[in-house]
Amino acid sequence: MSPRSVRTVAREKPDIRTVASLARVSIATVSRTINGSSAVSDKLSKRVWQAIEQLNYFPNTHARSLVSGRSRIVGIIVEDITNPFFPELIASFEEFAVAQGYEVLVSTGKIENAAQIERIVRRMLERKVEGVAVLTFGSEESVLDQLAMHGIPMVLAEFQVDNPQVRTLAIDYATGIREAVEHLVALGHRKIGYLAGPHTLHSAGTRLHCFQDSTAACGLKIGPDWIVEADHTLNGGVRGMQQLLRLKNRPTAVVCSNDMTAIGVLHAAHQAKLSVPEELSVVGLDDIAFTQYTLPPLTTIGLSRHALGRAAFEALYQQAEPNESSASKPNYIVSTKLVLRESTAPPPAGR
Amino acid sequence: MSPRSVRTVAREKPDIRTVASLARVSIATVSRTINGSSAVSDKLSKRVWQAIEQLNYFPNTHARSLVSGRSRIVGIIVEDITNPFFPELIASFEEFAVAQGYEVLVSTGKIENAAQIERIVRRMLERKVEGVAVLTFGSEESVLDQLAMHGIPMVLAEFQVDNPQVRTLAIDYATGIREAVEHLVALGHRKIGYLAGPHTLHSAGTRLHCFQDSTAACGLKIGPDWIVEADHTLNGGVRGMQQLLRLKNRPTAVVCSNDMTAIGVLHAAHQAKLSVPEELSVVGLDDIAFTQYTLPPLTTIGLSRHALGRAAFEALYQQAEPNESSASKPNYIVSTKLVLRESTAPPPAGR
DNA sequence: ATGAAAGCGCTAACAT
DNA sequence: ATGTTAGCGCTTTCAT
Repeated sequence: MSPRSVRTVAREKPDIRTVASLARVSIATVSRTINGSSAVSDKLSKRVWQAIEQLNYFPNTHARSLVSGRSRIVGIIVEDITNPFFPELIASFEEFAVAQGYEVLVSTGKIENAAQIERIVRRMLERKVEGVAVLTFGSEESVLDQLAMHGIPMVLAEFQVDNPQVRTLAIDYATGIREAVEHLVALGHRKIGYLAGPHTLHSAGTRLHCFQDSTAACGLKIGPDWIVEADHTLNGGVRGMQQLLRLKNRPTAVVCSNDMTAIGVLHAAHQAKLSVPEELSVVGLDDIAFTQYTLPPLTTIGLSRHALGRAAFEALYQQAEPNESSASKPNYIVSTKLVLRESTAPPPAGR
Repeated sequence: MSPRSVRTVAREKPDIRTVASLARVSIATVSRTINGSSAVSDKLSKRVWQAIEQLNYFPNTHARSLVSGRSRIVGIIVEDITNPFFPELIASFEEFAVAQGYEVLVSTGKIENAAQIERIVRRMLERKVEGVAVLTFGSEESVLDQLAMHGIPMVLAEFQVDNPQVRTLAIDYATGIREAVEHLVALGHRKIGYLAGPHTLHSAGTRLHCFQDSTAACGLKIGPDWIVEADHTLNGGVRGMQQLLRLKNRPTAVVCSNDMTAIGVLHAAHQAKLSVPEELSVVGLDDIAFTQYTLPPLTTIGLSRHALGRAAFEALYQQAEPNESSASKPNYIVSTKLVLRESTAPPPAGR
């Protein structure tokens, strides 16, 4: 009653030997044709591919990984998949990884205590990832340290690390933020507030500095009260705006460290019966899909998740495939640019 | 200059043999202790665990999979990770999978042509997943067929398939939708519209039927014009509402097949200078995070992604681990319930 | 209860 | 250019 006794041989799951015997070659030749590792004559190669087709064969990745030491798996760590910024990023990363025959391991929980860090690192190590994109935009340095200790190549956003195994993805926030500030100034705004991200985030720091540089370059004086730290959440944006609203001399426009914050601002303005953009201009950052549908649609600084995901995978790929030409260590740059929608307008006249 | 000549043996990556010799047992005993497969004496077991700790050893999953035929990987297929419904679902699925020592493969692209289906199935097969959750809420029957052909256990939402390898997750839409309709009726609405999902989606069909049953049960007459098919996107909701707006005798309340559609309705109402909820009541379905922050916050029918993700993994787990008690085939049920927020109110008086 | 040994399906070093 | 063969690190008979 064994399967063999009932089914035809052809229905058994084919293995490299099945292919070899059907193509009348050795298993080594099959392996070589599949991997293109060393020249195989056209004649044999054709026979092998034919046999592969006919049998619907594909290699066992576990066997492959075991012997070659290469898993063809890359990891991506994000902190909160619920934040609409990340799904698009993951989708793009996955798209490019799969296109190159890689599989991706997604880790998405909060990273708070040692046990969680340990679990994430362990997952990556167990499955023998060939590289990890750490796109938390935070400062999970212990994750980095542990992964580095095990010699795993990594790619980070916006955080220079002095380690040849760590690639950095540079995001050119400066351009987009400058465009936003200049846009506001051109509209007539002189008093521009800023709702920052948490100071624990490197990227939030960079964004803030860009804002300060841009306003300074425009000759604007930004009172310290006008810069308040929020936390990149909607509620944080609401609270931050409420704080700004309490000021006697308050800004006529607000730039936010991310879109969620800006949507919170919209919300707070609505509660306070302040109409946007007539009485208050708002600019977000990231250009998440939702900003098109807020009321009013949000003017925001766009950062392409697609480009970022691609750059992240490519940086890893380049380290994993040493034969790929460039032995250099390029600094991948992702650009940003202002996306005009309807949340910005000239400041109220009577001020 | 080999690593061996420089580093101590202890720094080499430990092997099952390393553990065995440190614990002074055979590799078989190490394997047995780790897997709890067969009784190992306390004395040896303790020595083995000690060695494992000391060496920081963990098994090579690829070697394990190769020999055992078990990958401890499960797949999850969703159609659009950009739809905020799915990230939470994935996060929950992942959470439970990782807790049981499983890894998860996420496939997230659009599923449109044969080539894409082929690629998804191939990915799952190559990595030897032990089960796949197909949570597209669509009708990707070819994916199902192909996976079934290869004997992969599956779990689906809302789509009865006559195959013992396919588990179905029942979602009790009826309760939540009935609550929503009754809520609207209690508020005084008699004319209730419905913005359906695409007819190609099984779940959309179920949702629509529940709406029709509920309104009928309340003795309401729903004109055929009041039910329009949208597509579960924001823009679809906008267009659907615009269509309703053109009616001479139009509904005073609209129930939507999902939250995205409902947010589109909010948008269309705003454009038409119709205030919600004073002039129009709106109810969504899903309770995605964003509904708390729309203007006004959306009353919606909540469907727990956490419960759904958990049920999906559990259904798979149960099939993968035959030793786990229940040999039965339970129908996992995920409940729904009305979440009251601010988009519903009594209909305008003067109608 | 424990150990020895035979592979799992493949790649890569070594022959030819 | 092609074939032979030795493992990769583990689980699992089969002995004992």
